[in-house]
Amino acid sequence: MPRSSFADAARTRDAIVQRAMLVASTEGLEGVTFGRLATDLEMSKAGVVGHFGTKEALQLAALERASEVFTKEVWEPAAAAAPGRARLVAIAEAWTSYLRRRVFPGGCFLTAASCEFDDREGPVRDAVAAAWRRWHDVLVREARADPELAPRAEQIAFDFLAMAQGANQALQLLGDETAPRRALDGMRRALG
Amino acid sequence: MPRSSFADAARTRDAIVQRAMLVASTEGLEGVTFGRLATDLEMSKAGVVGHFGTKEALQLAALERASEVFTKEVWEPAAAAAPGRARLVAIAEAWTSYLRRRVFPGGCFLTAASCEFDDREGPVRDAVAAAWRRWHDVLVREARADPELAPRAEQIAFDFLAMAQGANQALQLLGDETAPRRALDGMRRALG
DNA sequence: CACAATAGCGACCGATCGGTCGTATGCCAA
DNA sequence: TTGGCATACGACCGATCGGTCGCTATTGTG
Repeated sequence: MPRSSFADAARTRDAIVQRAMLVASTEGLEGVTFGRLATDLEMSKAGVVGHFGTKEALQLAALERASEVFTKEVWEPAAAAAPGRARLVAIAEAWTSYLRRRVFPGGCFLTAASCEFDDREGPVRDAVAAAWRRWHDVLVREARADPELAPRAEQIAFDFLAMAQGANQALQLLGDETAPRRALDGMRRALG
Repeated sequence: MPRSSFADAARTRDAIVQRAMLVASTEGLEGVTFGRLATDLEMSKAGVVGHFGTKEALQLAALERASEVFTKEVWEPAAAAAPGRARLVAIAEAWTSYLRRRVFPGGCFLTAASCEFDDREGPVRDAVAAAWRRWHDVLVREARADPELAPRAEQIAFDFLAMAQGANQALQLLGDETAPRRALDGMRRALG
């Protein structure tokens, strides 16, 4: 180990994943290449490869990291609210705030990954679908926890997901800064 | 010209654009390569390149073709309806039908292109943004044509775009066949 | 019938891709 | 102190990328 000390291996891996996540957010998961990351992090390509073995493993690691960021930014702030309507309102606020603040430079990582992999096959696609499915199920569960919302739980979950995607696109592609506000309004309207 | 007759040049070009559009729908616009198209169409790579010169020109041609398909599938069926609310309802029906029928094998071409290029620069990104902007403006114009909807025109356009994207993702990534129905309901609800 | 214009071809270019290999270096345990 | 293990390295592999070049074969026109 020429440069870093032994215990820093995990830190190196961490830096690679972090960088891969940022690159993927703007260039797509397929745009994450060993050579690119090696250049960015000023290390050899083989050194990067060594930590993951395959590009797919690296993509999965970046995806998992992005999921953690999303959870921290959107779920955790809302978890303090009471289950049901209150929590859904909190989620709507945290979610649109997360979009407005552009936590990922290239827009919502999971939305981009979804578009990129939605018509392929393999572990990455499965992981992306699983992440969305989990989040969808959280929304449905919260709606079902509220007797008034329960009958419309599926539609509410759909509306929330749609509004977030609409806001993401309006922001990223058209630079429409009013989009998070409209999405928040739309989510509130979905709750009735 | 060894294989085709002189007047068939336009036909050859047409076939390339058609194929590029289909490939881009599932693999993304960046996944359209000269070599791939040459293999698919059983011609030489140089023969494909000759019609466009650069990959970017080919991407723009595929994008333009996809816009024509979208217009034909969503706008034209609705154009017969009276301006305002009636036409927006017709658009909602044609649009969700277009999604349900999976006109593009990889889901809505323009949605995929938007995700792929929303944080880049250059003519392709500009063309994608322009296509979305045009469609957005059509929706706003129709809403404004109806005195009852006019005050909410911008929000209605946002909701329509969001619902379509939500349905596209639910269909493509999660295989949720109920999504077009939910999107149609959501669009109708947006009209109040 | 000659001739310019054009469509398509095969060969080739440098760059980059994902990934492998052997090797040098540094840490820790025996 | 020595030996094993893990980290990172440089060099290299075949494949593919976007794109160029010179050539042939065919066409419509003079």
